[in-house]
Amino acid sequence: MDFVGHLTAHNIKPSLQRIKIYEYLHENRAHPTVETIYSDLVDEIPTLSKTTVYNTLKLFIDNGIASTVTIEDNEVRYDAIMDEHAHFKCDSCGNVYDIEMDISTIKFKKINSFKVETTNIYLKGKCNKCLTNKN
Amino acid sequence: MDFVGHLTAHNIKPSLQRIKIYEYLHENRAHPTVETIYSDLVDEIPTLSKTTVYNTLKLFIDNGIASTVTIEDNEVRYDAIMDEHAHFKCDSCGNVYDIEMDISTIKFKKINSFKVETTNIYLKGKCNKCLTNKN
DNA sequence: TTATAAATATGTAATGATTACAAACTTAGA
DNA sequence: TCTAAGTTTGTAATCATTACATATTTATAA
Repeated sequence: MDFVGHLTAHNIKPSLQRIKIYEYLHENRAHPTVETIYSDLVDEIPTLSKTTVYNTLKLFIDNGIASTVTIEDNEVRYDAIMDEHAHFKCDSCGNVYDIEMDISTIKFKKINSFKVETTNIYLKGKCNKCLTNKN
Repeated sequence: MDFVGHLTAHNIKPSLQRIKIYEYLHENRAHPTVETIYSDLVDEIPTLSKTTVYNTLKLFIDNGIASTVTIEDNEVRYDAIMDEHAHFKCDSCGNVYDIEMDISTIKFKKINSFKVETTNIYLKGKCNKCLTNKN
């Protein structure tokens, strides 16, 4: 995938930090937090600042190439996959999985008077790995 | 509704603070934040502490008579309605509305390997009032 | 009723994520 | 090469939440 082209196409000047952060989001689909992104990338970019991570993610969100995933109150996660999908968090191991789904299949009873622009679906429970391991 | 009985039935000793906070949650269905709950109730209970509000809400959640609503990253809201329902936040006026729905109608493509315990649905967009006012 | 222990509530201080802001650095164009 | 604009950085400020110690209330039994 052409990360630089994708940034440019969304009016984002492709600086080293921006390319690396976007690339990281794409290759680490575990929906990382700012802390994770920062600590993993600081090895590669020693001058990296946490403020830059915050600024860059905000820029991505404003320009529509990333979004936040807030399953729990206390942790904000980030996602570069912009296709419609749900998220599942295992409350045993803490991993967050993508769940493919067709949001148009959801039927609401009285949604007429609202103009829905975004739909977020968060599921919680136990993932297969934890169900099998029974730890 | 018998608030005291409901608290007792869920192993919560009905102190004044607990009764008032639970009552408040039931009567203010705009999904208030800790800040709102505290500042509205402190008139009635002048000695009320914000810590008590936090502690009490945590107790309610642990005992299954309330839940958190986290539509945005930066604000945690609380809800005493435990029936299955979705939430809609108007990004114009900021109000949060309950949306009745039957969660069992949702069809996921590959949910087999997960054991889903909780489903949260958050919608964002414009509410009817804001669409009409065109402010 | 009174003494005692357990449960609740309170206030202050600590924590930790996020944001504000100013300075340093980099890039692109004249 | 100079300048201006854009980008990155580090520090300090903010703000919600939690930890914790103290005070208060409640329940129980002598």
